[in-house]
Amino acid sequence: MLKFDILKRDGLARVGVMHTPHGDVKTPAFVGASTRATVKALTFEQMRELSSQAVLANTYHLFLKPGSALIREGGGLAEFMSWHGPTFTDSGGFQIFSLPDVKLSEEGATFKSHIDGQKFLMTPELSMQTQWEIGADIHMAFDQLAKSDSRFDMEKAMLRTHRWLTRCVDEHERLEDEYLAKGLPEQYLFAVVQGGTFLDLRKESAEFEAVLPVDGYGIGGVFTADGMSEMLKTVCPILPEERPRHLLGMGQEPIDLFVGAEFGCDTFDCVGPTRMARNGALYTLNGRVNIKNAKFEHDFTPVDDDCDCKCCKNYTRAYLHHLFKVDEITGKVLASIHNEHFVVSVVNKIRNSLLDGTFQDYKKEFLARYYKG
RNA sequence: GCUGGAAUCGUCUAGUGGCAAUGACAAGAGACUGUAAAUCUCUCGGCUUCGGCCUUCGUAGGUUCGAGUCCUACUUCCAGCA
Repeated sequence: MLKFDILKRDGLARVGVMHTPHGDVKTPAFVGASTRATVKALTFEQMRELSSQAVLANTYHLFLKPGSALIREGGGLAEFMSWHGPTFTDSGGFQIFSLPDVKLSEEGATFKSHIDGQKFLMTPELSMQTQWEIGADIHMAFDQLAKSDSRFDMEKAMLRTHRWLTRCVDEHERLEDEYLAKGLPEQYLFAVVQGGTFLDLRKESAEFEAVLPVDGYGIGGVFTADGMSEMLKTVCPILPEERPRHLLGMGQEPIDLFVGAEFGCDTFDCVGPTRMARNGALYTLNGRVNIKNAKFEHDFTPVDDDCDCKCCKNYTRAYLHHLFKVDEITGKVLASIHNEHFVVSVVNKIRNSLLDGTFQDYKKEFLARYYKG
């Protein structure tokens, strides 16, 4: 069982520490997206430098390339990519269900590789086997995404996700015995709560999953902060308190992090910060800025005066503007350092504010300034 | 000097007489949330009551209902010959 110590509570919010074989994660924490075993444009030295504590890779991508066997051969995910810290893997469900030709059956999902068109059948069992072989500390259960936002599709997907979850749990326990017998470290399973925007479905999903022997929960199918607090207020009180909760895919908008943490989420992952960085959109305390805009050509100030990342400490907006205009990769690197540092820091500050009881003040001040436009 | 060839939007470029004119780049702006994303979208002569109107293809004329496209002259550039 994953050890998770809760140090402080404030309503649904908690401050805690997750203990994984690759180290501790102080929560709430922002987990970097390392989909293909890299946080795009960044080295793991840079990730450590900006105080990232954990990263999340994707089973779908790593299953196709380089294959889980190779990662096992390389010592497991954290060692293979020389991160050596705590890691998560997403199950691949989200990716597979966003491919064009997916055929769904009770057995699993048949899909075609986006790389070479090769056909595969991904099942809950195969996802578990692949994730164990990849060797991240925390795995997500293989879930089905709804075809649409309709209640009908949402309920169907949720019920299938629950049936698959019991298979994930069985396979996970079988693999756990097998791996631990070989003297390999523990790996943990998170169930994924579904139900979309329907609170009664969310409740049903949380109740079903709460009694299962899983180590934590991913909260899936959330796409905007709208309605998120109501959803979390429904879900989180049902989930066992001592198990961590990961808000899947949220964190591009800073408000997501505040709402998520306030209503009981412990970790977050999101591709937004690094993707936006590569496309020239940078976070500042005064809101988002597009560094490619002409107005930055002669701006010799840092991206954000109040930021202490390597980018802001050493480079100017005018320089980044230039790098983006001539499409130099260093621009994307510096922007990624900044954005990733920004969201990691916001969550770290949320943690500190919860510890010293100033969360509401911090939230109010931050959001007023960031979203003042 | 002679003989050919060429001049189109910031740049390069398409353009059978019906054309405000092709494509690329550049430029300007926007989007991006469990990453098929260093990607994608929009604008890119001016004005507009969104129906159009006006000004454009080196310059000046001409032919024609109509010319970036044909003719004449000039200007500039390129190539070859002197």
